[in-house]
Amino acid sequence: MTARPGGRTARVRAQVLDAVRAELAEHGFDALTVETVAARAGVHRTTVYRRWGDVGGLLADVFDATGGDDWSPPDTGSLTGDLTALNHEIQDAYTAEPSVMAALIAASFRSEAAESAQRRLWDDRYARCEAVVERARHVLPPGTDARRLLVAATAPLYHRLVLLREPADPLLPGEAARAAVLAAEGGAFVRL
Amino acid sequence: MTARPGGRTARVRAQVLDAVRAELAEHGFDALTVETVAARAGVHRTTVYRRWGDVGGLLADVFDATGGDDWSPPDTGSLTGDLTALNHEIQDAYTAEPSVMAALIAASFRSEAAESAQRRLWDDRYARCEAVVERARHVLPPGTDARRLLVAATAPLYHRLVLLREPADPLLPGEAARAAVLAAEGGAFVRL
DNA sequence: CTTCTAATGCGACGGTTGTTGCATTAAGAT
DNA sequence: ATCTTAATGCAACAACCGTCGCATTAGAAG
Repeated sequence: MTARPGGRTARVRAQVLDAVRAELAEHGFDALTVETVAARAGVHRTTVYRRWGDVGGLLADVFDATGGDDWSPPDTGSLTGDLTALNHEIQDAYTAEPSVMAALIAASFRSEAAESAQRRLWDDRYARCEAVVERARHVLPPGTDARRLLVAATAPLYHRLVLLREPADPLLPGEAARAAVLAAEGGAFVRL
Repeated sequence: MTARPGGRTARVRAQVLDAVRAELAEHGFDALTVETVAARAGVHRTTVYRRWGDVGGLLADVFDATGGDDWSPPDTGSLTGDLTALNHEIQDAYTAEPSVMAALIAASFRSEAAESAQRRLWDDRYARCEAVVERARHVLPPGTDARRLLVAATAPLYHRLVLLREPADPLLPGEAARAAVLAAEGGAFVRL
């Protein structure tokens, strides 16, 4: 059997995911319902419910389809530079219109599918970013925990954008990066 | 007019807010609906819709009713100690069962009322916490931005608990606090 | 070209959500 | 005690959400 690309299944999926992106762009996450997505995709509600379950499932699939499998962390030549660039990427992804990322996070509080997709994403990203820390090991105290450093560098961005919902601050990416590096150099993330 | 405490209005409010807390404790946030709260409170649905609007409004009111007006940040004698203690408070509030705080955050993605309540709460808390930084000014570079330091110290906790949804880590409060203080001492939060 | 199977379309249904108009009640005011 | 007003109760309603059984169709296999 094995559905082939170009078959009806693949076509329907493309139509539906396009509809999700379009609805998100025009009316935002709050107005995103299975009903409207199905209508826009020219597909029956039931099909969407059967294949994606709920809005969170749709967003998760949009995210998967966007791939990102080829993503790699920035390489600017310095640890602080890399983390700053990474933070700018995060800020851009969140303040983009429409932001699939922001929608996915909002959905993750209602949908099991969205929550696990979000988890997978973050695990993947942090794992890849560990390379940034590895490149800079010679500058850091031995035993420095890469994940802790990465979280310290990026958490202030998420805190501002996702939780406080304040507008993007052009200085914050660099400041948070420098702060994390200073702390790391001081041995704050050494695991015993 | 001015409703008096003990009047019907106040009594209904108390019943409803108690019902919210009880439902939250027994069935969690996902199962929290206007319907079940009203039923438990022995009150008609319509009353709840008219006075609180939605679940987010209920949680916001629970939060307001809990007061917290008398809250003040910890004072342990050292900046790192204060921030560590603050982080432990945050972690406890989030991992408590039931956690009104966690529910309020989840609701803030669906409800206008919950979002603004959450904003007010955080503004208030960070404003009060600035005193912690003021007490330690003599240890910090001149021009250090209190709010930035506080965010750097606490953001890793929120990141782990709220976004990554990983279990509480007993070492994180202290580690995040030390990292933020190290960065501050290095001048990372000096505003030009 | 025919056959077989999984995906989709379709309509109907039960349950939930939130709203509205109107009657009723509680509680303060006179 | 009576009056007045705002809060609440009540029932009906429309809209929406998600599910189900069954018919239909696309597309791969022979």
